[in-house]
Amino acid sequence: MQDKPDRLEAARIEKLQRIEALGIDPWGQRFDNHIGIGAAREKCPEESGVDGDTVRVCGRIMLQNDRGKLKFFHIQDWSGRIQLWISQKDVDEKTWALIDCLDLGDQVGVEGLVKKTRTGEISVFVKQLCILGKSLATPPEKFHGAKDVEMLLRQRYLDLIYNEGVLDRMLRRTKIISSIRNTLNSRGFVEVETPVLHAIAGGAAARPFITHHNALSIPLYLRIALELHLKRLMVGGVERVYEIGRVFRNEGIDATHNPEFTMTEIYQAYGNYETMMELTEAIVTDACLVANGTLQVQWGDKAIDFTRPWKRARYGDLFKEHAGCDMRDQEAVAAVAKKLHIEVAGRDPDVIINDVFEATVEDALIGPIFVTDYPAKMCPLTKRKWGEPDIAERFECFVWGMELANAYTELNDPRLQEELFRTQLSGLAEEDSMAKMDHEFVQALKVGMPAAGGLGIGIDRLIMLLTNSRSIRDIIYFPLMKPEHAGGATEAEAQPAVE
RNA sequence: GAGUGCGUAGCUCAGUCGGUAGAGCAACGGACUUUUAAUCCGUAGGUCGUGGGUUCAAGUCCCACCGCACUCACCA
Repeated sequence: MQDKPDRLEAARIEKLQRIEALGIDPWGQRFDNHIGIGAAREKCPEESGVDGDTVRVCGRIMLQNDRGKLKFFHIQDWSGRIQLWISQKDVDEKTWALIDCLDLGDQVGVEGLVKKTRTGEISVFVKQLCILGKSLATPPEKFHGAKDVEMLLRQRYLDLIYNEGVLDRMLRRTKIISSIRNTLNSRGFVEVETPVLHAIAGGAAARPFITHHNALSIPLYLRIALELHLKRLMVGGVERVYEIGRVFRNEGIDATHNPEFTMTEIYQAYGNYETMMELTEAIVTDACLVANGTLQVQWGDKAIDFTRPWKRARYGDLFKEHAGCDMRDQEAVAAVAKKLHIEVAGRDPDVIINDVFEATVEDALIGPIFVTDYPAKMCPLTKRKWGEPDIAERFECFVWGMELANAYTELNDPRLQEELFRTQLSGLAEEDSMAKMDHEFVQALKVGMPAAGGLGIGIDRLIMLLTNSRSIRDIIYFPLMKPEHAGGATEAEAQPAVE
């Protein structure tokens, strides 16, 4: 059902009909042999009034300035903006009539000489013009633009059109992701796709989204991690494997969390977590150079230097430095925890250590820094250090308190894996635990997975760091928004009765 | 989930102590062949987020709800 057109839309529909009456398709036809506006600008002679090349360009009308028999338009494509100079004496009668029907926001294609006006503005002196798409919606105010955050997120296309830098930032996102692929592909990794719908949402500690398969009549979960399927592929002999894909976590939304986000997980047979440190440095520095051309970048009012090698520090040493006690000294840790108002009673010592670490250490990590060798009980998918069963061969990489990467020497002992899946730490809710029994995964490990290193990188956070974006919403085209009006799937549809 | 703030024309925003809803841009009609957010003359355009309440009178005060933002909580 269409809404009743408002008065502004009605005016545009009236022009649309006038264009049709001229025998012209207001929605446009193909427009061949055009060049980008950025490229057209480069063809303009330095000196005003000197003819340059004939160019064909197309784009959206952003500004118009009607001087009667002379009209100026500014059009924009994704490479830039250029002024059109349209004199009645330069175009035929039908074109002039068409030009009278143009509105801000319409798409046009033009051909003409590129040269500077008397005032030095690079312009296309139009000889031919055609319409390539009518716009029925009134654009935002020409000077102040569109500012309403809610409108810009719900109608991201307006943000992309009218706010400078938004499209450029999103295109840098694409470049960063292709850089990651290039780095991995050049090292012999293969990209795969694994299921999004999981019978058991494992591989991370997060609450899943629940859905339902009608024909099978079973509940399914949207994946919260890529880990367990990629490791099955390691068992199958896919020695260097990665996936870049969407994962879903049913948690709160804020400047660094969107319910669906992109991550990559990478596994390398016969490597370990130190192999993954080198790989992390390579992926991030390659991407940083592609996005910024330098390894020194701004992060708000702070600076980040990604020059290799990055610092490394053991978890236990950082704990001692910032929390002020040895993490193996349970009484001392409990005392520090109490001071920080962290619950102690009935909770596993490693859970308390983890809370104290997050409260005292993480925000102090400027980075980039690899924090290594975690308390083992928090890491049910990680290999223990040989001869040190309380320490897991894991690192997390931090930059300005933000977790950028997480990697393990992968646990490939099926019997230990099965035991760890069974072990729920006291003080940790089941949904907050990584330990979820997955017999099929344990069966895969029994077949034999090679010793291996595995690495996970939150792509959105990496892009935030590399594009100096303080909000995850700035680098996701369509972040989740609550529907403005009731609609979409009903609760009954979303969670059908399961017998 | 809690607290604070915001929601007025298509857009950007005013709206005083509760007293007839305003401006600029955009639109429509007119003038204009070197404008740069052109300028000038004229016209039209409103469910003040939604629903209640108080009041002679509500954009304004009160209550509930919806959406957004920020802070906090949650977020291996």
